[in-house]
Order: sequence, then structure tokens, then C-alpha cells
Amino acid sequence: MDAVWERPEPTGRAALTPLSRAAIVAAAIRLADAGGLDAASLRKVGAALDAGPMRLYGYVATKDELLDLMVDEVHAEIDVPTGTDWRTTLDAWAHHTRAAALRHEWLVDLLGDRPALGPHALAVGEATLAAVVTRFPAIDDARRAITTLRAYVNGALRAEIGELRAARTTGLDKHDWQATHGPYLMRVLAEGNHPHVARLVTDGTDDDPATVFATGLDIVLTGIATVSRWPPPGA
Amino acid sequence: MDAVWERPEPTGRAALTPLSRAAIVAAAIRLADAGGLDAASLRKVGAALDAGPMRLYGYVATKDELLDLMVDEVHAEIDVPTGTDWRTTLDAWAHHTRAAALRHEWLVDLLGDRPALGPHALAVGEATLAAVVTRFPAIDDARRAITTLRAYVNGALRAEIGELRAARTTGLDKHDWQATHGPYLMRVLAEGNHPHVARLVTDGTDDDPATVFATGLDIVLTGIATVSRWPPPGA
DNA sequence: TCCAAGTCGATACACTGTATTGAACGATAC
DNA sequence: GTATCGTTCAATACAGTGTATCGACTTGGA
Repeated sequence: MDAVWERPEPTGRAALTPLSRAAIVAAAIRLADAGGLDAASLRKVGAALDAGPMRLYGYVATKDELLDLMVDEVHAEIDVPTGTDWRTTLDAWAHHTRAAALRHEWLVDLLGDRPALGPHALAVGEATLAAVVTRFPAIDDARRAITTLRAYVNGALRAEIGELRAARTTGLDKHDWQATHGPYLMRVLAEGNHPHVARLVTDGTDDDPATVFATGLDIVLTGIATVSRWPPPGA
Repeated sequence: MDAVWERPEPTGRAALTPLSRAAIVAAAIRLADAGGLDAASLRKVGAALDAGPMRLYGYVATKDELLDLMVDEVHAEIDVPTGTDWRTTLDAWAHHTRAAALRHEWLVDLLGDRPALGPHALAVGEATLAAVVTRFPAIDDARRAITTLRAYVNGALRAEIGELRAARTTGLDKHDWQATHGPYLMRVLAEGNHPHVARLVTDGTDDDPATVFATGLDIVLTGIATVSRWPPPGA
């Protein structure tokens, strides 16, 4: 089986609501945006296009392929500026990625699992790699920096969206949360075995999510700007 | 509904294979270790204990609760050394977390989604927080450092396990991978629009996964050691 | 006009998490 | 010792999932 990206689509049969890979992906993204990945089942995507589930298998060999296409489509929204220094470029990439993940929360469920090899993802990869090469001429060093930054961004977005979801499900009536985890947490912290966590809960203030993301990003970019030995001493 | 961590379990009925939350969690972990999260369905966990799926609902209110228990159980394997400087402690925590994730690959599918509030997870959180407080006395600064590091570790592990899985499914006969994505990649790179990616593919060498992890970790820890402004200028 | 190829829909299968229901059981009260 | 009550468990059922199979239909080319 050749790659999705270059496999021809069915030509379609006239007198039938026309279908295309693009239309399928668009519908799936729309559904997933509204109701999460669960809302983008093949049956539901098909129904949104007046088609049965099996019709989609002409355009897509497997569900995973559809997910790959969705991920790549979102990468089209992530533009990486050129013509500035590497740090500005990477910072912009990270923030655009975050914006895309907030528009398409299901993205964090897919990022990092599979390697993203679609055309749009490749374009993003090329642009970020080009930026970081101006800092690390050796291509392997550049890869190490990109890999690290990508790990942080994926992890941070996963955490942010995860909290956002938790706040939405148990938090719409946050009565529930306070009624279960709240008392439990208070009780275990009252035992005195976790003084630092307790101090964090009582004395800590919460940054808004954008600041949390930017703070971590600054740390990682500072690390990239500072580090000089490759690979690290401990390896 | 109160929290799982302090809800009593059913006492059990004599003359029946005895059951306990611990036994259920152990069985679920064993199955998931061997076959991924899909292998830890309630029916299969039940079958492994000579029980029907519904019997488990006495010990666990929902599937998610079982997953919470599994995650916390694995946290018991992550010990955080004390009595050294913060960087050594955090480095050890990260590597122990990685080791646990390699023993229990399904962990990366769960980490970051949900907040980990079980007793063992809390202990780990307490220990890491205690370490980083020696570097940042202000509790909020400490939280920012921990959050960033955790985001990196989660993202890096997800990527590593993801590649490991891909290498296992399509790579046992890596014939498949080379037969699909290989030619596709070569073809699109031959078009010349992605010179840096092309250079990476042709001239780059691969670090082994442990080095990749350690390298990124070193970058992030260096960032934590270096950064001085909170929150960052751009926020 | 007739046929081969391509496209599509219906049906089916194995599987998931869990709501419901009712039976079996242990401990308690008389 | 017996009746009762609340807990614990098994069976059944339901609405979903991805996708294999297969028969019917449409269409382009000879």
C-alpha cells in the first residue's frame, strides 16, 4: 500500500453527492472540533456527507489514515515566519501550534503518537529546521534542539488541554470536583506529609494558561540558547 | 461520589475467588504491559480473575477510575532521591519516570491527560517540588519549573514510545515502512523543496533513544538553571 | 450493445463500556 | 432457628466502534 498523500482518490459516480478526500477530512475536522475525536467516527463522518461508513473506505484505507490526514490539514494553519532570528521563529511556531491546538483540541490526542509526514507537516518541519540551523550548523545538533522543543510543546499542550477538558466536564458544575477531590486532597494534605504541595495549594497563585505555556517555552528556548555540549555529559 | 483513594472496597463473599482493588489493578497492569491498554478491557481483566465484567464495578466506579489506579500504582516505582542538589534529583526523577514508562508503555497514553492525584503520585510530586524549592524559594517559581520539566518529560516519552510502537508494528518487517513511506519521502524530498529535511535524512545520524532523552533533559534543566525572569518577557 | 472495472450499500462480526435486573448470599434481629 | 434486609454478583441488553465480505449498481471502453 502506498502512502495516502499520493494515492489517487475514487473518481466518484455522478448523480451522487460528490465526495473527495478533502471533503471527508473537512467534515471529520468539523465534527471533531465540536465533539472530540469520538464525534468523528466513520459512521458520523459518513452521515455528515450523506454517505454510509463503507463509502469512505474508497478514499481512505483505514481510520488511522483519516487521522493522519486531519493532522496534516491542521498543520496547514501553522505558519512559521522566516527572516528573523531562530529564537523568534521558534517562539512563533510554538505559539501558532498552541493556537491550532486550541482551535482543534483533538490534536493533542494525535500529536506525538504518529510521525507527521504529510506535506503540510513536512513544510512546518522544514521551516523550523531551517531556523534552528542558523543556531546549530551541524544538522544533528539542530535535530536535537527541534526534538526537545517539540517534546516540550506537545507535552505542555497535552497538559493544558487536559486541564481544560477536566474543567469543562467536572467543572461546569465544579461542585462535583470540590465534592470529591477537594475534600480528599485537603484531608491528605492535612496529614502533613506533603508540606510543599500543601504550601503550593494554599499559598500558590495560578498563572493563566497562556503564561504557563510562554514561561515553559522561555525556559526551553533559554536552554537551547545556553547549552553547548552535545550530547550531554550524562549520556 | 468520594475519591477512589479512600472509598472502601467490597468485603467479598467467601467461597469465591477473592478479589481486591489491588488484585484488579495488578491484573490490569499485567495485561496492559503485555498487550497495551486495549488488552485491559473490563471483560479481559475480569476474565483474568475468573470474574465477569460487572463484578469489577463493585471495586471501581468506572473504567477511568481503574486507569487512575493503574497510573498511581506505577508512580510507586518512581523513587525520587533526596539529599542531593536539585538538578541531580530532577534528573533522577526524569530517568526513573522514563524507566517506568518503558516498563509500562501504556503509561504515556494516560500521563498528562488526567491530573495524577493518587497517594503515590502525590509523594512523587512532593519530592520533586521539595527539590526544586531549593533552587526557587518562591513556590510559584518552583511550580513553573516543575510544570515545564514535566511537560518535556511527558512529551519526550510519548514521542519515544510512539516511535518504538511504530517500529514494532510496521518495522518488525521494516519492509513495509520502506515500501510505503520510504519511497514517498524520497520522492517528495527529491523535489528540492525541503533542503534541510533532506540533509537531515541523508547526512544525519541517529542518537539512541536514551541519548535523545538525556539530551533534551539537559537542555531543559539548563534552561531552568539559567532563566531568571518570571514570568518570561513575552507573556 | 455488452462487458469488465470500479464504486457503493447492506449486512455482519467481534468488541467496547456500562445500565438494568434479579438472584444468591451473609449478617443481623427476633 | 428463622425471617429479613442489604450487599454482592451474574446475565442480559444496548448503543456504539472499526472494518471484512459480498452483491448490486453505475459507468467507460470495445
